[in-house]
Amino acid sequence: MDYINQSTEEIAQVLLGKKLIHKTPVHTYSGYIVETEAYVGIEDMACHSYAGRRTPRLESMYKSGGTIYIYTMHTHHMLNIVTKEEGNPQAVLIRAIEPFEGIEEMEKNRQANGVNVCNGPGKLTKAMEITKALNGILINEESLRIVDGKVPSQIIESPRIGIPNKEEWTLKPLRYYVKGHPCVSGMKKGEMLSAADYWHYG
DNA sequence: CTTGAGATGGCCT
DNA sequence: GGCCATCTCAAGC
Repeated sequence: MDYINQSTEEIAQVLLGKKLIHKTPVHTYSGYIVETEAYVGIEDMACHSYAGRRTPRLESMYKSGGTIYIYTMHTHHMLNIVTKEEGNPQAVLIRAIEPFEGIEEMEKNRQANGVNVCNGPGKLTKAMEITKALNGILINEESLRIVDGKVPSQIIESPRIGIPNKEEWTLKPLRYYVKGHPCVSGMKKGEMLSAADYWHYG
């Protein structure tokens, strides 16, 4: 997986269907990525690094593509993968996964069942016990990995979630998700498809 | 099932 | 002191 020589928008789409794995000393958690958002750097008014802003919290974003960037928001941890070369602060936010391994433990961590376990950025990090301890290290180097998984039948683009008052950036279609997948945040019942229809080859 | 308001805490100015 | 890349729950349809 190349996190440098593709645009952040391309990487956000390629990540859909990939398998996210987190191993703790006690448990192994994994799931397939079903929803992402691209944050494209210093021109992007919704991006933390907009206008070249650089603070200790953002330092990971300025590292090389493939670095893990985690920050907290209202007590929730947000998982991002940095893209592009060092010094070019762009990233992809992982917003939702389809749980695969460690499902019982995830349900216990979240005190929820079914699609409600991982259908939001703060939910999946809590379910998988992902914390800021991973901030700044490279993906696939330690306990957090991303490997090949499934292939979406169809990818839908939409505006990003929770980005008001950012002029044209509010409506830019930089959010991507697997069409009809029930684990996508805010998915309505009427838009859901069956597994054979949202993953290629079932 | 869908919608909206309120609760959160860390980070920046 | 203000600003959020959110979540949950209660009320309405």
